[in-house]
Amino acid sequence: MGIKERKQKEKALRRWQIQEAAKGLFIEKGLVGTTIEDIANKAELSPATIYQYFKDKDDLYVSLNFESLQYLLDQVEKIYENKKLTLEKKMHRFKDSMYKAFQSDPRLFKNVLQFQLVSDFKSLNKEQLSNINELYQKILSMIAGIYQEGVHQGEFKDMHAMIYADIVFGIFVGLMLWEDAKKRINPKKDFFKSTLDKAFDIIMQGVKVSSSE
Amino acid sequence: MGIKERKQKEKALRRWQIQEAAKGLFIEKGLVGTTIEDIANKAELSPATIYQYFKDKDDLYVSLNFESLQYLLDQVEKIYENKKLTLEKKMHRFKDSMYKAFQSDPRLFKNVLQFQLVSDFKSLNKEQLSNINELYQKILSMIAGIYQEGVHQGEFKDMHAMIYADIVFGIFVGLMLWEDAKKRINPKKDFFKSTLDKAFDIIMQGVKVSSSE
Amino acid sequence: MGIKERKQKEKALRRWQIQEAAKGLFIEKGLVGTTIEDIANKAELSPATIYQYFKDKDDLYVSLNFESLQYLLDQVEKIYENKKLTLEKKMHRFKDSMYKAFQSDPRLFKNVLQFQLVSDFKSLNKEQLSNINELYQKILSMIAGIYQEGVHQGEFKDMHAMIYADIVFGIFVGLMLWEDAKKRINPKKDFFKSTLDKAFDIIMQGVKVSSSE
Amino acid sequence: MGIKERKQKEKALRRWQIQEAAKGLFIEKGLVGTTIEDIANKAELSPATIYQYFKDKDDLYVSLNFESLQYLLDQVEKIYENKKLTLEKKMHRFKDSMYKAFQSDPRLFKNVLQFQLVSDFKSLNKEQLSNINELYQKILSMIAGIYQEGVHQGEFKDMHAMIYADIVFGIFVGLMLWEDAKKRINPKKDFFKSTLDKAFDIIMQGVKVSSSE
DNA sequence: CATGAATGAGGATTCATTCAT
DNA sequence: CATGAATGAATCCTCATTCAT
Repeated sequence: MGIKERKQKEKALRRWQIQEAAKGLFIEKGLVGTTIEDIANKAELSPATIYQYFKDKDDLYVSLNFESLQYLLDQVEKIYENKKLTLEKKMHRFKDSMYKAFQSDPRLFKNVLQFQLVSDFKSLNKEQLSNINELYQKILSMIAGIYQEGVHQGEFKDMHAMIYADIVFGIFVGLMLWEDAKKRINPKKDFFKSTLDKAFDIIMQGVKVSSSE
Repeated sequence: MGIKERKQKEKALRRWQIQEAAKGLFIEKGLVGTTIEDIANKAELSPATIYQYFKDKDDLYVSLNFESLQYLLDQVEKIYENKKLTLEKKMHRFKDSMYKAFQSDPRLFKNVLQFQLVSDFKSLNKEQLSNINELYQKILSMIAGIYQEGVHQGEFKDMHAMIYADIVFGIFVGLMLWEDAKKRINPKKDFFKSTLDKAFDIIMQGVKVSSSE
Repeated sequence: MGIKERKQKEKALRRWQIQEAAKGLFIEKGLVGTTIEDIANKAELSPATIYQYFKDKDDLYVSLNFESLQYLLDQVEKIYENKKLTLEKKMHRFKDSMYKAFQSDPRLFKNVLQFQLVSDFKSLNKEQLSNINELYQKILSMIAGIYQEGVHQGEFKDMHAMIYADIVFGIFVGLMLWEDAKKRINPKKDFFKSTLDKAFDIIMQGVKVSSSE
Repeated sequence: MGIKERKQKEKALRRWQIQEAAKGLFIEKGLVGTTIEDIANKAELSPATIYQYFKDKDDLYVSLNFESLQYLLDQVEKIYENKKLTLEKKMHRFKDSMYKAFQSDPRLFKNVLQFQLVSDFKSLNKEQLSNINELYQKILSMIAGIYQEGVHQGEFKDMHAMIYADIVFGIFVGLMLWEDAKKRINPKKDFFKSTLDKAFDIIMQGVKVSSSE
């Protein structure tokens, strides 16, 4: 079935090609600001073709989110299950993964914050929404899991792990978006990562059981 | 001129009436998702009337941002200049002001993050944009000022105050938006404020010079 | 009745003030391109006030035409009835009157040519239209009358006088508008009058019974 | 590629179909008085379709002017270069071409006179405007050229040829528009052409070097 | 009488989406 | 499968006009 396979691959390729084009445009101009024609132009296809790969614009949009998030989840899972890492190291890695994911698709976190996911869609596919939420839950659970373990081991202060996860997630997302926003105004680059790292240190300090205690 | 005055007031009232209607809709459905007709309906006016008070939709949108931000700035200024408060107390108050501002207009912080400010506008009034950015700068400066003083007094760890300000601002914004996002999915209320407070404690812990040191 | 009189005068003044403002704008931007607000601004009145002097925009527009045309007719009448002038002299004077009328209101001749009179009006007042047409008829009749007389006296070649009137009128109007159009492109001034005079000479040459014959 | 060609032709046809519909309406109701919907209805297309062939209403409008004018220019060029014709014959032919052009599109000459070209457009494409002016210049130059030659050959009286061209052009346009205007009021047809011819004779008489001289 | 304010009635565009080829 | 072409459905915005004060 060489031919069938190739066809399959070509089809997947096209799909990906569209997603890549769309991703950049959505980041730059938002869901509503990006037209199907824009995407088609960038992907060097005709608008009509896009509809062979995605039900409609929303579908395309969500697919991006979903796949980015899936990728992030995969990373976080690896970190979570890595037995060789200390808990603090894991948190470090987690932070870096978030950062990478953000770099590759800032839209991801904007959508996390539901700016568009809930409101801008004509008819958001309930199922897809719940799929996405599930992914978030998993990520949060893993952060919580790491923290919980830290508490057990006396490394981290006692606190409801789920709250900690929320805090960490919210903080990271906020910092990333805020730095991104500043970058747009004043596009000197990458004073960013250090800010995130600094913030991470502060949090770790605030969370770790101090050795003297 | 009692009559003139009353007219003035009525006009201001109408303006405010439109802004109130618009605020809710913008929060709920975003800039592009909200039509002038929606706003007019909610304000119980005709669409044409809105154009007597605001040049166009963008103008109305920005006016909201501007006025909310101005209000926040006023609050922060009062805190900043209050001689009776300890530095930590000031940070506390600042956090609470942010929270209140957020409650009255969550859109404010979404826009802070430039999601729409930059990309969704047809023709963003350069001047207004720079006015808004100026307000942010002022707020950040004041946070930095508080921190700086804390460093001088040996209360806070030494760190570039402006970085601290960024971290604090980004963290708060991120937490608020993230809690807000969760609330939409699962609308149990107000586990929120405690998360923010918790996070604040962690940061303070991470930032204060520990008494033992 | 001094008061009543003054009131009357003031009212006439206001009316004229509006017409003056409107004339300039109509010339510059056309009927549809000129807004009532434009006119009100220029006349330093409020839009609503204009409706106290004119039924609607069309009415104001037509009033201008009518009054300009009336003025032209008065001039032409004087020429026509002046016993002291030779026929050629009369034609000369007629040409000059047309030119003056054009200078004071180019719109007049554009409207003569029905560009807007017929088509752009929402609901052209039949009566007013016929009034205006009557004025044109009178002007044409007088031109024809002059020519007729010239034929009788053996000065002008024999030709249906009404056709001659049409020709003369059309020619003058055409020349004036064409020169005006060129002026807009290349606003060197007033090479115009000489062109009109030249053309007039040519026509006279073509029309006079040559002395040798 | 027979198919490609047919597509091409169909597309050109549609374009032409829109132009035809628009032409009639513009003539009848003017640029501003004609709505895209009017045009669409008459062309039996949807408004949106029109925007696939023309950038906007102005673009459509100008395209008509341009193409009519181009056609007229072609005719005039042929006359100008025809070696077999006497100069007077050439002027005759020129007059007839103008007449034909006018019959097929009276709007053409209204626009010549810049009534709308300058004032009614939202944002007139500078380039297109200058293209159109260039066409006029060419036509005028050719009339001037014919006259000049006539002067050289002693057939026409000495006069600045460019002034003559202006006069002739202005006269023709004026006559045509004036007759057209009268036709609208009193729609007996075609006393027109004879008026134009008569006028032409007068001018020729006024311009030719009389044999007796 | 003058006017500030409100609005109904339109009109130009845009764009996601469908469909025949 | 890819696409050129067509379009329905929106939406912003303008402006003549009215009316209460």
